[in-house]
Amino acid sequence: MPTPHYGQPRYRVIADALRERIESGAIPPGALLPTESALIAEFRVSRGTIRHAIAALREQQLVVTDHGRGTYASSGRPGSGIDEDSARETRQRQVAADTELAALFAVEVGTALVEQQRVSRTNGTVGTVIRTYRMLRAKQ
Amino acid sequence: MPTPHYGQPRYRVIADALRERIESGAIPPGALLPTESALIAEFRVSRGTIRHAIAALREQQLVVTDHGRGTYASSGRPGSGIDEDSARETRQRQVAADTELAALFAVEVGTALVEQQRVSRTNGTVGTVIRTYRMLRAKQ
DNA sequence: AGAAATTTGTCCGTATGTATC
DNA sequence: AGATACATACGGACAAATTTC
Repeated sequence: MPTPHYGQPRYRVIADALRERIESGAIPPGALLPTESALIAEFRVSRGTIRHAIAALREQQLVVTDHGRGTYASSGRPGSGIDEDSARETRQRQVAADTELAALFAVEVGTALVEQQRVSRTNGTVGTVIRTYRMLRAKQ
Repeated sequence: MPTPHYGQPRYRVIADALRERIESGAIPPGALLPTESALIAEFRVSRGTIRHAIAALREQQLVVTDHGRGTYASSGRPGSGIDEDSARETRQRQVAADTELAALFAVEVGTALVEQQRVSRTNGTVGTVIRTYRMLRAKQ
């Protein structure tokens, strides 16, 4: 099979499926995810794609992987039981330029800019929020 | 060639080398990193290893990658004051938390946060504006 | 204690798709 | 349209940590 990644790439589809199992409780916190081999068989993709999907979950700190052991669903927090719906780690949206951004980019106030927001947590608590602003890509 | 990854894996060695260039100012904020092809030639490793290294930097939010364009250095960090022109573009101030920031940091709306703003220019024109928010007391 | 099996980690090479220049 | 550059996906091979026998 060639590699036409129409729509969503497969690793992301797989990552979403696994995230769904974790968030629905099908794979409770602390439990092992299926092994890479099992996921390869289930989704019929190569190992690299499975590892890519798991890496994406790891980036979102939804799982933890131990060499030689396996990948565990992240253990929420012992005792707390309920976890707020955690904000997305990264998000992208369009915002209107405030006066300062407008001055920097040399555009009118209110011009649409792309804002990318990244949240980094340390031990579950938010450490920093980074917002990056760019111009919309205009053809050059 | 087998794959003896004695000591540090190569992708991490490469990631460290690139991080060093960024933090030293050799690759200033906003500048493009060498292309994957160039890095392949320089370090004499496969493309996958280069991409692994860059993915590690991306995880640390030290770089940002644009499809078809390249990978940009995102933000150096203080300590190596080589970029004087970009230093003037850096500003720090206190701001009141908006509703979203307040939710992320789990504080009251209006709580004072530290906002650090960095402006990256490419050929004189503003490329990106990065605003980083932190709690006041938190050390990082 | 030791060997084998299991499981994740690293690395390579190739091919093709998609976005940008 | 062509060249360049990053993205996705496959397959194979060997290394390292853990568990099992």
